[in-house]
Amino acid sequence: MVLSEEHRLVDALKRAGLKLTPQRLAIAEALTGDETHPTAQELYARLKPRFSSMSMATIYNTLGALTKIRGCRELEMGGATRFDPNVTPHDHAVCERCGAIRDVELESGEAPDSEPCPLPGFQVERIERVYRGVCAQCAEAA
Amino acid sequence: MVLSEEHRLVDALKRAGLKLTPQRLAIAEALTGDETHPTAQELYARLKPRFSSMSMATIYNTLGALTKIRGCRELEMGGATRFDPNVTPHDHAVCERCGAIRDVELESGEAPDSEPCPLPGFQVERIERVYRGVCAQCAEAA
DNA sequence: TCTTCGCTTAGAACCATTCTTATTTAGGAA
DNA sequence: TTCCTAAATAAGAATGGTTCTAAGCGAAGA
Ligand SMILES: [Mn+2]
Ligand SMILES: [Mn+2]
Ligand SMILES: [Zn+2]
Ligand SMILES: [Zn+2]
Repeated sequence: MVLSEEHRLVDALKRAGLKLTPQRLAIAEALTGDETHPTAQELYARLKPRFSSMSMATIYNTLGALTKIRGCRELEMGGATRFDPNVTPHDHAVCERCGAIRDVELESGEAPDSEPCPLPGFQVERIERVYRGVCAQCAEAA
Repeated sequence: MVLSEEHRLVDALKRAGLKLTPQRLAIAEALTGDETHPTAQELYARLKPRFSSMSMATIYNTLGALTKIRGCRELEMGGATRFDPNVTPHDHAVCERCGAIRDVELESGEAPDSEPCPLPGFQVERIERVYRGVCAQCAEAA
């Protein structure tokens, strides 16, 4: 399970017929298991030491490719796109104080596409929920 | 009710001690009752004919002021900030095809801040729900 | 090994938003 | 009504995130 998780993104790239370049492998590795929902810039900063010539375009291209093949998903939060390696249906809790974004698992038994008809004729494909508030650490600090 | 709605934003500006400039009144008027969740650019384009010298800065300043005094709310969608004159708690349905954003009223009886504890220690202040799917018009066209 | 098309890079371009500064003006005071 | 001044506007520069472009590079199949 841990091993298969480590290779999930690599396998996805391979299955899609995309080349396994060192940059892509490093980006996939950096994103795998990362629960902080990093931005492109953050991943770039993390990888720059190892790939001093890496370009932002490569970061965006790879993340875009991974998104297209469902290896990750994109979140629009705080004026920037954030990348999430967790592609199972789940929600997010955002701290208004420190900006941290944490995963929130669905209530067990809650179908990912339950929720009653929002608008007549609107076909719901999925629901994104964002809990806004104060995280445990920030609440304690105050 | 219609009249009071027409003046809601103007009253809010007045109560906050902000000056009632022609630009602000026009922006408030343009936003009032607008259910399309327009961007700053869209409002600018709509007002440019009447105020040929209006600056984007004025649009952003006014919308920022209105947001601060709870005259409207901001939504982050599709890579741009959208402005919503409806400040009552409600959700949104976004069409993946045409990008239209429609209001979705809360289920009657659904407290705006119900929903069980998402994370231990996280204090939920509000929940934002986005229904993603295909709107009635786009579904029919296909 | 060779070849080729996909990939990476650097930097320009683009777009939304914010900032800066000079000028104008709303609205209270006289 | 006129005057005064803090607040607001306009123009454009600056910023920050993201995408595009063009030239060289290299992964991987033959
Ligand atoms: Mn997540
Ligand atoms: Mn709305
Ligand atoms: Zn926090
Ligand atoms: Zn549609």
